Amino acid sequence: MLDPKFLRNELEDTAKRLAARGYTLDVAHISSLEEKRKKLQVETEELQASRNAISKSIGQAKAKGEDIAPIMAQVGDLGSKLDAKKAELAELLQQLNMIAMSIPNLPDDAVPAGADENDNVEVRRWGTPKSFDFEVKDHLDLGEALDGLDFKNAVKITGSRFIVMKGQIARLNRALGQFMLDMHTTQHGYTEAYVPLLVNEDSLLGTGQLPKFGEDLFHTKPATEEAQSLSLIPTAEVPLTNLVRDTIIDEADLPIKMTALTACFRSEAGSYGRDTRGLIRQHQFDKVELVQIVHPEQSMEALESLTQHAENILQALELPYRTVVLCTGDMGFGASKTFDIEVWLPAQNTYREISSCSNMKDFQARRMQARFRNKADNKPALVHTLNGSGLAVGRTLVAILENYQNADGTITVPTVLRPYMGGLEVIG
RNA sequence: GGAGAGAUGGCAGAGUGGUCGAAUGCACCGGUCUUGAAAACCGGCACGGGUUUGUAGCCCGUCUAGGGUUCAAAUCCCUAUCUCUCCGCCA
Repeated sequence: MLDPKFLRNELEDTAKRLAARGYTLDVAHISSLEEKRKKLQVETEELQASRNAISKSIGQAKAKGEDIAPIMAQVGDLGSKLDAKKAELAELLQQLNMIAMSIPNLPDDAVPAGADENDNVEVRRWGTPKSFDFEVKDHLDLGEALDGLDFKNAVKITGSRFIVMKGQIARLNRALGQFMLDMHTTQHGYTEAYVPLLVNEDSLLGTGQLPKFGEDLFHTKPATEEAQSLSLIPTAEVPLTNLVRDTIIDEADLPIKMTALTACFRSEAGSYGRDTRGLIRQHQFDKVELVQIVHPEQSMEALESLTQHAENILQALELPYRTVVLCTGDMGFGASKTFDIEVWLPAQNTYREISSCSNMKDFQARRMQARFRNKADNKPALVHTLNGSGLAVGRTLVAILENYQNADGTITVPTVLRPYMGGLEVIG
């Protein structure tokens, strides 16, 4: 959520900055609601003030043993007038809040302007794509031939866009998650967390999945009418970031760096034609998530280091990649600046997204009321939050199958993963 | 699943329906003392919002959340959520 002051005092300027990311702010509508709000709120508070004054004088008169009948007469229909104003104001505030919660974050000034992914800017490249002296296969053919990827049974058990993994491929998937977690906890200073995969509505509002993107999630159907519906997490960013919701953190405890390996669930609504084959776009996949809660002055540096942490995994796995900075038009809802890391996939002869690292600044913190006590004035101030994939395990598996394939269809196990595979050097 | 108890400021913890936004302690901030620190002593210290040029003043709201009773609710009533204790069941 943006600072409400932006909508009150800097509406035009805010609209201009949002236009850069392709979002049109309804300035006329908001300013007319704001005007009404201001008037109504003042009126309501004035009524409350006079009611409070009368009630207080009743108390004082009673304490002195005076007759309160004349004061009671003053009360009149104050109560019903007040109730009406209050209801009207509450409805207006609800409307304004809904609008505020649906406005995306402002892009950072350093973010390149652009309309879509074609305007993203490559910032660096690492590694050289290997040249193969045989015809490369894609990860589906490789995985199915090794009896490691079983799409048919996944469809039978659940439906499309789910996977059953077996044997050494299943083990490789597990090894990848373990390896990533170990690297982030032992070398990058993150604390491992085990978190719920089902979260409540407040958490989803906090990180920005709600109110706008409910259709991207899987929701549980509550057993009773009154019970609240829980939703499956689309990323561990949700539970990890919400750890600091409604808390005031000691400044000395910043930065907080958390990581978790979880399954992630996405309904992929509206992407029916895309990446239908293979593991690239699944309803369920494993991901190691990195989250940092930092002092506002440090968030841009933190974004650089968090992105580097994700890149370090690819370097350790010796997978070629490139890093791009997303343009204003391609960024996610809550992000002010995002780096995407794209891994080389030989079968597609292109780089594909494997990690997305974002600085959300105070956008989530304001929704979550996540604050720290500022040493400077001893007052609570909003923290900045960052998150990134470190990495998406399923897509890393794809990258390994394709980049480490041999002419005979076997897969060489990357050196750093061998300890996690019982010393196995080749899957075949 | 059954029975009971509870939820108050950063934390702990008082609070007869009427100057209660809330005692007290800890933590924190400033000061005195000290070569420095500690201790002791003095002072300050909840959060959000409105109005405003204003981090000044004034006003409003907030004692888990949402309803209700009342001129007036932390305090009374209802509902939800969560926590704790006991019983049952269970990986």
